[in-house]
Amino acid sequence: MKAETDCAACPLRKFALFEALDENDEEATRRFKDGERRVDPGTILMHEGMVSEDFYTVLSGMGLRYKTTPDGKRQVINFVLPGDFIGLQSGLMSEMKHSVETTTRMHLCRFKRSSLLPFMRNNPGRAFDVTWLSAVEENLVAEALVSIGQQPAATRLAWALHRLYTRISAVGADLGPGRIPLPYTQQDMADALGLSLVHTNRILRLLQTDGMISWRDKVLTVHDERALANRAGMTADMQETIPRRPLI
Amino acid sequence: MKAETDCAACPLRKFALFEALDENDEEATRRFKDGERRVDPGTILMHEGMVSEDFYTVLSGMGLRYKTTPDGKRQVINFVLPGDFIGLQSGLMSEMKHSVETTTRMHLCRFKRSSLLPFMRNNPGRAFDVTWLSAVEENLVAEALVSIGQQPAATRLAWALHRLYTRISAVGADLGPGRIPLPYTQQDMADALGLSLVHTNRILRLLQTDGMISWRDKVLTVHDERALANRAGMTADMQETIPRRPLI
DNA sequence: CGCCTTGTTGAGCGGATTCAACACTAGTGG
DNA sequence: CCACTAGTGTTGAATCCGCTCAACAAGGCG
Repeated sequence: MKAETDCAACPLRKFALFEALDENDEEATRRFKDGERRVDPGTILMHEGMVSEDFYTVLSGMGLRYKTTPDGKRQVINFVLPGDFIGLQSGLMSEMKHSVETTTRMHLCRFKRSSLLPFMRNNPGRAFDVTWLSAVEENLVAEALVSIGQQPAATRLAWALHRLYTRISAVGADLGPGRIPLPYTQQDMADALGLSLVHTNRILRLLQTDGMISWRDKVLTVHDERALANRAGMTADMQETIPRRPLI
Repeated sequence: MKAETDCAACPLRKFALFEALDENDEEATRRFKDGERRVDPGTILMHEGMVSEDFYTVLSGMGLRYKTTPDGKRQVINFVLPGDFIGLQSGLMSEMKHSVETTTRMHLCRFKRSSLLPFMRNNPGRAFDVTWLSAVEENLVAEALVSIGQQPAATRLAWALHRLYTRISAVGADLGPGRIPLPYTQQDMADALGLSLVHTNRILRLLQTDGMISWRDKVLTVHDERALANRAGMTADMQETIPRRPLI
């Protein structure tokens, strides 16, 4: 029933964000692919401490990557967007060190854990790309660390929204000028920023009354990107386009 | 004058922390190696925004990996210890996204940026290991994010000290029961934990008067590891030994 | 219709910050 | 040789940002 997507016609490949792929690598990736999977919102794709037999590339949909503490708190590590490679840890280390949960319906490209090593062994270029992705991801987490560690609440929130705006825009899910889907709750944002829900709400309200943004019904509208970037403590040279990265 | 270290006699290899290496991989790594380098404390090995022609594995010595914000603040991303692979970003992405600075004299194993791709291409097993290291590093940063985002100051500090204690112990630099070198300043710790210097000092003092630790003259003594782990909000199952990881 | 999730707002508290001053050490140059 | 400076560690006082507690509105769903 559900048609499998051919890699050659991969809906993500068309975005300028992703590096081009030569025929050999594309063919190898096609063989690496084990199938597809479609899941509902709220599905836990990976669970902290568990071993996952599969890992995925997100074709469409969004989610969250998070860790939990013994006392029940949750820290969102990053937002999961189309093109993201998730579950790499279970292929490398013994178990997942974080959980991954969807917040929308999600369409995934599935790979087998056991075939990662052969895949990387037989396709050095792709192995290089996997490492690259891993390094990109590490940098994203490090940037979040800087934001949370050094900035006050308003700056953090503006920064997070601005980054989501550019990241989501880059994978084409724009709904018109300055409008992007943002299928998260204020609690999700709070857990990502290390803030309480109440305070997140207040700051959010503040940014809205300032006219920079509005966020209703899971749609974020950025009315003044420059102002938002300023509020986020970004200098002009930081507002470049996101560098290209590989897609597995 | 300065004798080069043979990979076969690599001073790090003996630690249980690191995975064993077969002869082929060891030989390949030896050819990958471009030389060694010794630097003084306070040397900036990599600079945020710059392209580094080399990258390194730390043979001995310690340092810091950090990012700076436009308003002059600094966030320490991680502490650099022996066995760490530093500068991978410059080999993968266009430029370094963080700086690396030494806090002691450091002895480094040097690799050329241009030979990373061939190295990974010709040695799939080692390519896999590089990715593994990158994933381990990402997880360390993510754990710091959880700590900073969700825990109060005392818990953060206890957690950071406990982790440094186990990490540093694992690379053999112990100075007796519960004693390890900790060549950082309180300002370094503050920047790592997202706390002010003053508050870091107070909490530190608190942990010392509680008798858990003492930290003087760049030497940390952990008097009661269990108590420290408790203070860090760790449950019993989290206090396992650090999993093995590869060494490049 | 009642329940649950999500968003919103007020009030008061407290943890962490900033500002400030001072002790100690090592290094430097007159 | 010693005054001088810079870096590091220590402590007090006052302020404030963000938290907790609390209550309520609105929508979705069984």
